[in-house]
Amino acid sequence: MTPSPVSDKRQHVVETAYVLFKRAGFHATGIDRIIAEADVAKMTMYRHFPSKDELIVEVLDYRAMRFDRQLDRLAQEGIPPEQKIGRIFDWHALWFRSADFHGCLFAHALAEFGDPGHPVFKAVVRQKNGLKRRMRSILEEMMPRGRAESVAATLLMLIEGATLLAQMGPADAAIRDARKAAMGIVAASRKSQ
Amino acid sequence: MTPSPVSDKRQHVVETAYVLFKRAGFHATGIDRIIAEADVAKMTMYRHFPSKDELIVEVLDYRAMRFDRQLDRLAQEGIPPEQKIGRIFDWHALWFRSADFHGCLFAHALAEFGDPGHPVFKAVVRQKNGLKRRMRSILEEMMPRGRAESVAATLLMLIEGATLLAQMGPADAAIRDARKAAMGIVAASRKSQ
DNA sequence: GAGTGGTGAGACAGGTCTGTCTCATACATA
DNA sequence: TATGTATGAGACAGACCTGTCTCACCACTC
Repeated sequence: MTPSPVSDKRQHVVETAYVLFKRAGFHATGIDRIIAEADVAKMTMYRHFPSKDELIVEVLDYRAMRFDRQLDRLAQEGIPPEQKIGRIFDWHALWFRSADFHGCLFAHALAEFGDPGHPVFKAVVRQKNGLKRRMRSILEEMMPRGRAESVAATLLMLIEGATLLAQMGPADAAIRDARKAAMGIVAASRKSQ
Repeated sequence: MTPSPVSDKRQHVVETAYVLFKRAGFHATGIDRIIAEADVAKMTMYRHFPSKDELIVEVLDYRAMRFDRQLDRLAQEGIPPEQKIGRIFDWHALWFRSADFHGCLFAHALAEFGDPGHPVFKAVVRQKNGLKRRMRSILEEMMPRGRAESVAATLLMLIEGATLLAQMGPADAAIRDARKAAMGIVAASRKSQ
């Protein structure tokens, strides 16, 4: 019986690394800590990931993919666009309340890898642009493309700002204010179209 | 002749560390790099700062103080509150366009020091709360206190989000959208009062 | 000339980091 | 039994980290 090709251990390392990176940051989390927590040999890790940086990119892409799938399902639901946007804010409210919420891993990655040429930086840009693009698609159901682009960027800012504030203080107030502002902007943009 | 008490060297270390932390992050910037760039002896640095963490706090507090002074001057100007808020966004637009803009140092510090009990975390919370409080004061000139608190939080989110987006992509579009949204929210809150 | 006090230069300790390497083990298949 | 593959365990190299310590230097004073 094959213990499932290879991907078992590989995926386990990715998920363990995710938890550790989220809690302590990227530079502060050593390879030794990751393999100890994942309970794999160091060589097992390095056989799957040529370097720590590539592991970080893998972790980010993995999380981005999970969120993307949620957004894909949302896009196909038969509800009005306002409600779809509201749903995204609801998800964030839930996330902020979760047991070990430590802010946005992508924002943290940007803080530690500020070089635009670095693969980690590029992975962050991919994720944020992806979220913005999906929000824009939703908004295009109710306003022209140019307007939708601008509103999507504003909503993304509110989300990012709320995530940062939620990490520092009362998360409930943060997401409530952000949601209210977002809904106001969306409503105003629909009317003025 | 005393070469000016001691504080000359001390301040020089703080400013050098600021530039390096901003570019490469906190964990990735070593003490050796700081003293080499500042051209001081290692003992000179450790005589002024008992540890790297305390140097980081000092750097953050120094930047917070500079921004606070700007806000103090703004508060005393005889212009309408909307214009004061607009001025804060103008400052950010300038900042985003500056030569070595690398995002918000405080947000980056939060990413690397996520423990709420850590002195660096506390320094970040101080700065962000300070900015929010000052914006609330401005807004209280034109709306009730409770409303002002909520609007100030929303403006802070827009600013933080715009700063993050500006680090990733076109900074001009980011601050323009944020400013437009902020002014809309302020205007709506004044009317509905 | 002898002493004093502040400073720089850099060795050093003890730890941690990433990444490589060897060897043993377990298991499936031929 | 023989072989191939994925893994585990851990030593190891070489670099880097923070923080301490010694020593040389230099200006000034007595």
